[in-house]
Amino acid sequence: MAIDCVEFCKALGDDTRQRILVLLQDKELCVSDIVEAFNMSQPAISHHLNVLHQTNLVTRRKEGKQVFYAVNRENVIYCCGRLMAKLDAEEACQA
Amino acid sequence: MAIDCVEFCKALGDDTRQRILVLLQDKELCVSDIVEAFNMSQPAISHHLNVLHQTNLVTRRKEGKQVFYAVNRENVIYCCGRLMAKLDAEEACQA
DNA sequence: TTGTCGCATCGATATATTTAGATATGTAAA
DNA sequence: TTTACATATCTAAATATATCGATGCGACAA
Repeated sequence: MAIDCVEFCKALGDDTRQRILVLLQDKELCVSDIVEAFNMSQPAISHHLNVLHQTNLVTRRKEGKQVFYAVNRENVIYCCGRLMAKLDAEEACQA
Repeated sequence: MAIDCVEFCKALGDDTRQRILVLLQDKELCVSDIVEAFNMSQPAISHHLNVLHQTNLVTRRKEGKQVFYAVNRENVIYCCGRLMAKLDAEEACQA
């Protein structure tokens, strides 16, 4: 899996996207569920979901008319690890 | 120390800034040293150093005419930890 | 088929970011 | 003082990003 630490941070460098990831931490949600949680238009949410999906931070699953998103936990962990390695910050876990 | 995970990621969401941090990993450097390492104007580098300094990712030390920058390793580690905790990605260290 | 729902995409606008050139500021040397 | 140097700040332009309303498209129901 090709990881770009800059793209990873760019994807996380937005409050809405971080909040979406936190929201998806426990449970898979469809787009309209996520839209409800934000005071923002559906296209705006779709845009952010797209950014998260393109960086592999979320997975997408189609079911009927709905599309369910979930955190791609494995890749989030992997990217965090790569970033820490790049920044030479492995001790972060002990904090 | 007040940390904002979004600001942290924004600061890291730029290739030049990540490269500056990597460059400063081993040694403290003054602005002109950093400018030399990049194909970019001095004001542009100063801008990026300012972003890194405002997010506490680098320290600044004045010596005569020069200003030396160094990684604020402690805070980088702390921010990485906070980000991982927020993303529920503590296992990243084992990777 | 027609209509409706859920979501993505398009087009446009507002805002933010990056960058360079010009200039200001501060420091040290001549 | 005058000069040169190192860096920061200002201004403006180019580019990227976030956002909305409108529209398109696929899936299901009537």
